[in-house]
Amino acid sequence: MERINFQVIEKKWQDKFAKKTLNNKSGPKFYCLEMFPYPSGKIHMGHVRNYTIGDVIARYKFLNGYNVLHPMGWDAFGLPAENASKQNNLHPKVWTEKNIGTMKNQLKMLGLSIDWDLEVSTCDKEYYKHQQEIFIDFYKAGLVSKKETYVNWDPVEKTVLANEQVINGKGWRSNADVERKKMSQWFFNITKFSDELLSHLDSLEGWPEKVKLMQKNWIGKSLGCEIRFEVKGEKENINIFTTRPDTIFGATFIALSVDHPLSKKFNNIKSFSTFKSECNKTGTTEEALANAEKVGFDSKLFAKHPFIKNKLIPIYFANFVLMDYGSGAIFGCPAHDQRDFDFAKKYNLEIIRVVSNKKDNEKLLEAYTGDGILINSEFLNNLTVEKAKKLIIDEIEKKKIGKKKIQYRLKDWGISRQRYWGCPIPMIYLEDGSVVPVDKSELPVELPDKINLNTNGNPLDSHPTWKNTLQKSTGMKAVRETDTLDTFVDSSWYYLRFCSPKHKSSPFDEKKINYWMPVDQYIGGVEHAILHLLYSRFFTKGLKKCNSNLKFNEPFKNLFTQGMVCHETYKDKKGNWLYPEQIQKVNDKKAFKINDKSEVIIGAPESMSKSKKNTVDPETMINKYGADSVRLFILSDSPPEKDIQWSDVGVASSNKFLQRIWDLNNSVLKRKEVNTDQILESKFVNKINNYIKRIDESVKNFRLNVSVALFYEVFRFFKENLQSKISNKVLSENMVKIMKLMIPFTPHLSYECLEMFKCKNVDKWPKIDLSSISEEIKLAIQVNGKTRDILLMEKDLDIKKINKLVIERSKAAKYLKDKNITKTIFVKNKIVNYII
RNA sequence: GCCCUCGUGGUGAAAUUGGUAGACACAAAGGACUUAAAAUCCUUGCCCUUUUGGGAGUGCCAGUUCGAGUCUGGCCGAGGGCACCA
Repeated sequence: MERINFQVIEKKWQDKFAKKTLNNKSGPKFYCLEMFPYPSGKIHMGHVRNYTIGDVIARYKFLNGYNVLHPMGWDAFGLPAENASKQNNLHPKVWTEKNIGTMKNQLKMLGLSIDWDLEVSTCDKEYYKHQQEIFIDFYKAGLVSKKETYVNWDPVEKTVLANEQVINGKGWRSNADVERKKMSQWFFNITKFSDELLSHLDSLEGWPEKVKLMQKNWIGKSLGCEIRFEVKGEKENINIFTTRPDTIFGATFIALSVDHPLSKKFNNIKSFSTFKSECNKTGTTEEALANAEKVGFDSKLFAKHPFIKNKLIPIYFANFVLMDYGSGAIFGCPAHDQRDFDFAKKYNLEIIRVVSNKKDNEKLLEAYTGDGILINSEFLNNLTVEKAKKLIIDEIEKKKIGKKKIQYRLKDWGISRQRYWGCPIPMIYLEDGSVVPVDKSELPVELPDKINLNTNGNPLDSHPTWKNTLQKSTGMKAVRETDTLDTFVDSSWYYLRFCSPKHKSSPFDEKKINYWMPVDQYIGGVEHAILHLLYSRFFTKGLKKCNSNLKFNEPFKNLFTQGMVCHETYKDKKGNWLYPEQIQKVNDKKAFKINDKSEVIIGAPESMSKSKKNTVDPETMINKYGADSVRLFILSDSPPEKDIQWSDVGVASSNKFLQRIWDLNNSVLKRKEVNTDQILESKFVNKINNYIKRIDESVKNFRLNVSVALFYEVFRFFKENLQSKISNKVLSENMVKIMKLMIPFTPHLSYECLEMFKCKNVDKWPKIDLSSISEEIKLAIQVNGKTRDILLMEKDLDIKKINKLVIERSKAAKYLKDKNITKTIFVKNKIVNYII
């Protein structure tokens, strides 16, 4: 048989795909979007999986008559470009554009149905110009503010670090101890939409429950109340937020953040400022916080208990109280909060039980946080926790010392970055001290081409002239904001730009986005479950606030999160990681190093990463096996939402399968006509249609690994019938149907085969046509619930006929002989169960 | 610590509403073809039995049911999210 020449075939069809879109003007719209990539250099297997899954959906919808939008672009701003630039002495722009060129070619090699006319790159000034417009609109709508906040500060590099760049409390590059530093930063006031971001999750029926739950936890709504405590001998009060107002009678101390307004009185006291700086030295990472001991500073001040006359409770400053949650103050109830308990033990504070756990006489060894009946709590006694909460809030409101309150964990989104390769924040600081947006007619605020990146801190700030400007309307001297926007801003609205990527006058054409939006299917990694998806949802809500003509509330109607691509790991005897191409496998457990034949230790499969050297280059694989084989393999074996293990043997076997399909197509074309048997033909057609139905359902439900398994089955079945008494016409017609089913998976081969069959209406999903002849079914025969035989029979037989068949033909008969059948359970076309 | 998800052969995994467990594939062993190899194809897969056949079996223990991978309760294990969050 002729070998399939995939290089030639794939090139031929890719040229055709380049000139074709998935537009079906008359059909309903379908916006299929995959998360766009960061142009880091080359595509990796994760991209291959993401974009192949997306391509299957886009092509499937197109074949089913939808008007499909399937764009692609580049998340092109970001720090790696600056780092690469310092290393290679290449301008970030040049480096980025080079990578885009490479990766675009690689994506084309995969045979994706991308409409490249819609391509968008976030570092393009035509893109970030509109982003600056949105920023100004948001600013005018009160969704932007500048405020002081704590950041991860690297004292050596003199820059802010993202949380991911802080490893064990140290800067990832400088290895210096990261400090918490207060800095003035620009923020998007995402918390203004806390409630909507939470409640609208319920409308996202097409999102994985897992992702919705993660967002819900992240937003972190908690119900409670605020209570005002008077401080003895001071004018200032302390406001405290609590979710456990029922435990107020167990309150034995108050703890404040070192940044609480009351701390001003202590700033001149040396021991306090030492304490405060110690607190700030603690990093903001989880590890640092978990390891940090709970320590306090006794203020020697006392607060008046709001419900117990003449009772005074001590006030401490404590390192575990955060200024940016609630009001930076808590009341401690040691008996019912573990952290308070630890603190009280350390400083010998009073512990009063107020919720009974039926072991009230035993010594308290840890805080009791469960439910129970209130004790030692005056008018709350004998109430449940829930009822006590209600009553105490009523009392607090009656006494006017506080009120019911909803608190969110969600914080505003800090968007300032002290970096060059990002979108400049379009704000200017005027001579007279005011801070105003750049006039819209002056946009874009462009990045300067010439830049020295080897500066301490922000390169734009060190630029000799860039930041000096004038306000257009007044001619007043001004200084530009030199921070750039977090790159998550770039990706928060790109899906809108794709609807009208060349629109000049505004970020998007209203008509276009109201037609295409929301995205019908969004596909990407679960690692974006919170940040990117939450930010995008915020942007949609923000834009809607600025422009009431927008007709959608949420950007992504259906979300699919695909799993990662994993690969075995290899190490030599010294423990150094090895690339797959450096080793030779003997069998599953044994391998050796190619250059010196030394032993190699095979490790567990882990997600592909450069540091573990367990990566496989997609382009190499495409060149070796062809894009269709790579696509087919990445969809086989594992369900798309789960991790998949890459294996070269696996892709090779996909390749062999495609070769068999190719051979089979050729065999059908060259087949000599035979005498036909009508019944056999009908059965054949029926079975093929049954497969079409199952494949259609599996694609619809994202069970693409099952689709692939069904392809194996249907081709095996087809091959078995190649010599049967079935006409060439019927065989050809059905082969065409199967090849159409495969278009979304292996577009090159499918279109090539369809062309060989001179198929018209290529881009039409086959109709399911279950012919009238009844199919044979398998019926399970059970006795007392145990399957004793399986009988092949006509469909839809009644129980009487089946009883007869069982006695005559089945192996179950011997179990029923001379037995009294007390009950018969019969499920049509499935099972019959005799109870004896 | 809190919340969520998942446990099926040597491996990745299938299994509409509870109704044939292990489809499909990888790996392995044996065999066919071949002078040989590659490629291709076939068979096998836990326990007992020479075979026919029978038994056990979806992490463990119980329960509901004619019937449980699927439903309920408890336990064990793995993965993920959140966390000085008041």
